[in-house]
Amino acid sequence: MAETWSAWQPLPASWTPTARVLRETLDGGQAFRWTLSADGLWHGVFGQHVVRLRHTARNRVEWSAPAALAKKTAPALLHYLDLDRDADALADSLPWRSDQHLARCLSEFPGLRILRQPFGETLLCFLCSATKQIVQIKQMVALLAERHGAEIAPGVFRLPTWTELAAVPEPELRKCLLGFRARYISDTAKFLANHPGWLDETEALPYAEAKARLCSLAGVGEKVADCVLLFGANKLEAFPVDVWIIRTMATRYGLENWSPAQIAHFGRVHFGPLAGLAQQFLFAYERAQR
DNA sequence: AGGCAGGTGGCCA
DNA sequence: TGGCCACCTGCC
Repeated sequence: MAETWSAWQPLPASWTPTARVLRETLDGGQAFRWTLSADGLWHGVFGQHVVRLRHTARNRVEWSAPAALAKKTAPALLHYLDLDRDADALADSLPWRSDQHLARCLSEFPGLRILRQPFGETLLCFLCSATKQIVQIKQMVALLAERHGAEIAPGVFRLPTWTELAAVPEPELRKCLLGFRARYISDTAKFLANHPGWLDETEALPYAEAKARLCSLAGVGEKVADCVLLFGANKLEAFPVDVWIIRTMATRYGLENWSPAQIAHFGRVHFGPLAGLAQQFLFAYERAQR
């Protein structure tokens, strides 16, 4: 039997991303569970939610969800996309007036947002990310959902919880194309199973303390911790330093041969308390140059 | 076809 | 601190 979807409903008119900015927000490396179908619709899963998004005239965005779930989806989606917040004002507070390159990045991707993903699944996704490209990370995460998560709509699977993952033998995890990352996930799952509440407490901590705790997990170093905090806990001061940012800082800011730690320090000082937001614009721009 | 890929951790000076 | 290397394996 065909699945029933809710009627299309508009997202707030305050967000009018171009198709390109919409793609960069959903599928630019923050999240790994959005796919663009042949008919131009974005299909996404986060937490227990299943959503379709469509880009319409005048850069409006509309959403639809399986009818049975749609009532809960509305507030969850607004939160996920952080649409209660004036992202333009946030971006405007970045030091673009004194940074020509940042100004260009902002103007290239107006409306680009930092998502508010569920903390635990952000951790899971970025544990998969080491030396992998977005397509491959998406593949691993999809397999984890299909094989170890749960079906929440016909043919749509949510990611496994950490409790569920703790029950999966590492060899089974490896079958999800995880490679050496399987051990990271397995060890982290066992630790979290033995420390109930640890993840929630970590999410609630201030940035520096939360980061220190995350870095104590297997497979979580500075970069992964910063991604988890930026995309999964809305800590906008987190400034993940990956190869793209190292490249950007070298070519656009003249920081040739700086270490990741030095770049992270420069980023915090130069971009300020919203350094992570700046990072996302720089990242999008650099990737677009390819 | 074979090297490379959004890192981390361990080991050595 | 700073540098080097193993760790897995599917994809461009």
